[in-house]
Amino acid sequence: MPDTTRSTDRLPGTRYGNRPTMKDVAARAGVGLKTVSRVVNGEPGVTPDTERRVQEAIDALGFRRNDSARVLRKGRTASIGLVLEDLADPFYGPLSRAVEEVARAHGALLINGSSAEDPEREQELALALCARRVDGLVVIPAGDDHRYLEPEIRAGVATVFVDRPAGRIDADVVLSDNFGGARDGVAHLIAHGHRRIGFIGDMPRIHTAAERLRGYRAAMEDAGIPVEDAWMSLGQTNPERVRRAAEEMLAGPEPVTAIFTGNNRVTVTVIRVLAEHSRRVALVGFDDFELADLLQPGVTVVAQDAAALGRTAAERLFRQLDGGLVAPERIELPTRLITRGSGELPPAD
Amino acid sequence: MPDTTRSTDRLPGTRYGNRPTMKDVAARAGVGLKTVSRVVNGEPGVTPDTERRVQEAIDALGFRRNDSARVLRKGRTASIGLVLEDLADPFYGPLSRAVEEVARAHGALLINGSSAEDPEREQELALALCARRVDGLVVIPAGDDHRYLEPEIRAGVATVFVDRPAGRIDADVVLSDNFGGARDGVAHLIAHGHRRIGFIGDMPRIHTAAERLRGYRAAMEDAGIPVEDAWMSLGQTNPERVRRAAEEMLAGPEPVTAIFTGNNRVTVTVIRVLAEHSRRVALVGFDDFELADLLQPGVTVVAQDAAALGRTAAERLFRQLDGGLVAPERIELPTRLITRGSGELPPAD
DNA sequence: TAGAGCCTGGACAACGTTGTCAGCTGCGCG
DNA sequence: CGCGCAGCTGACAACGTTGTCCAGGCTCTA
Repeated sequence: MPDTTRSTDRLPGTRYGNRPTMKDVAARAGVGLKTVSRVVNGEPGVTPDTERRVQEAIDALGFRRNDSARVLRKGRTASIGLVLEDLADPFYGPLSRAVEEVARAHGALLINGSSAEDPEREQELALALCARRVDGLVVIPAGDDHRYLEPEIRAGVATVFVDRPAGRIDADVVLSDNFGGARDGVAHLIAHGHRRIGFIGDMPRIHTAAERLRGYRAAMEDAGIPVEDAWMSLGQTNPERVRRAAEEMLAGPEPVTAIFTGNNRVTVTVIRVLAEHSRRVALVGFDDFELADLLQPGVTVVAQDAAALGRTAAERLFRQLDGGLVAPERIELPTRLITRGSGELPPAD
Repeated sequence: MPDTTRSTDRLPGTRYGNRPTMKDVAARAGVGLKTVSRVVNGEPGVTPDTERRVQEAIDALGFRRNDSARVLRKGRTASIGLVLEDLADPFYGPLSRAVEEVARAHGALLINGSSAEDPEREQELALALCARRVDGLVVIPAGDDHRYLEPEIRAGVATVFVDRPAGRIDADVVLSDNFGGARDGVAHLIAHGHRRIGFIGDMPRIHTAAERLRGYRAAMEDAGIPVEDAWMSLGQTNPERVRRAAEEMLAGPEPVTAIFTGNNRVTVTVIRVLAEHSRRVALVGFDDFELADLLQPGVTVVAQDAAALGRTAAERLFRQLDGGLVAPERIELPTRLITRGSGELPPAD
């Protein structure tokens, strides 16, 4: 079999494609195995001269400690797992980054995976991470039954859920105030004179979607406005569906004069639909997004702080690992209404 | 010391906080260690009855295989590392996701980290990943000297660079056609009658920035337009600096009539500046971004395909791992000019 | 100068898994 | 009835590291 690896000088004491071990380093430096370990880990009790010899051998061989073996021995991996829905979604980028920063501050690496909103894949991923013995797990749930994590939690895997609560187990969870945020957003529209307000959101089996819907209903009820079925669209949020839903609400003899959208994907689609209409329709969206201020009009949104969600969750996770926590807790972060124009348009009937 | 772990029934044969091992499972099922291993790995040669007993013990104990030990034994981790600049940057989300999908298709997990454009942090991260014995590494370089990876590559870590070439080592690299894309974008502006065209880009020590600048110069030269220094801004791309640069280009007796921006962060800032000006200035930006079509006017861009970059790199990486590759290669992916209005505005002198 | 104590270094086991190999059982066939 | 074979099963070593513990040599003091 031809050797396809890039050829350089073959290293003494090591077979090709195999890495040098501490044993090799020890042999080359003429010291014992444990002495190498001490140097590599910066432990005390090695004379400068010995240390230098060991260091030279390390450099010469290109030795790098094998963390797998280390983990096996020490029990902790200094890595945490993040299971999220889709890394490509602009909402999760900052969240993931925030988790990473906290992990880094604790000397840990981040392993992450996308569940693609598929409960089975979520489970598969989470358990794969557990098999790798991550110290902790941050999960953005796709499914609604997380009992599969019970043995892991019992075995000491710190676990925090983010964005949506865990299903059927008692665990830490960090959420946005979806209900309050939606209620405020809809109340904002009502305050600007709207009564026929549409709501386009995700399937109510998703916790955040259900909460935002509840906020919409609460605001309407507070204002004494009976909600008509035709004003609500709850389901898949692919562009075609959302587009149809928006167009239906805007058609007919009594069209809605404002729309509240349940997440940023929906918001963007609705903006596209509204851009095609001549009549001015007010809009408030849940989730902020880049360039919302540059559109005409600027888009009023209920913003949640993705980075804060991630940071809070990760910090809580490391507090679990430090042994400082007892009972699982539910932490709710406030949302912020950002007015930019689209939510302040008056009703145009 | 109080036990702060959530309390459930203590498992027989395992200490609290310690996980059951195959040995524990074997003891409980009344079989040998190796038999458990066989069941866990789906190896043949186990009677259905034995398998059932083992499976029951596994479920009862909540056993999960320790992949660290497995890796130690087998040599491969089935995980790859991704070092990028910033996970929160919308350009890297899709790229990362694409790498993840390919990894998933090969049964591997993705570990990633952000270098924050800091060469030292890039190295620290990459080497930490190597210590964990990732099978391969996808690197978006922050630094320009990657000789520190030589021992790793020699030891068999598959390595692919993305978006920017590796520094001082010979390795696979997947790039966008930054030069060609920029040249086409600027030529597009020239074709619409512009001659005084500004260029705002990143520091030329960044490869992509240098290439795009080269594209700008080439297009200008092709058209026989001498470039004036006042038309170019090459440096940090924080909003304040970019804003100042744009405003300087637009002031004076002979202002630029069009601007070519070197990346999407710059583009967005320039859009904000232009929105404050009454005079219509043409704009073409490198990198596409969401909602570019909804602005007034729509923003003409040179789009690169982040997902394709990630996918191509990851596939190349796994081909290395499968042993099918010999010489490092440089792969360049085409860019695409997307016209939306801003790049087709005529000069307004 | 001898003894005590400290400092350095190394031998060895253990972490949890998998590969090797040998033993055991039961069955079929001569 | 005995032998061979196949199919299961388990004992054992090894992967590369770290923790424990002990040995040997040095220094310091009485």
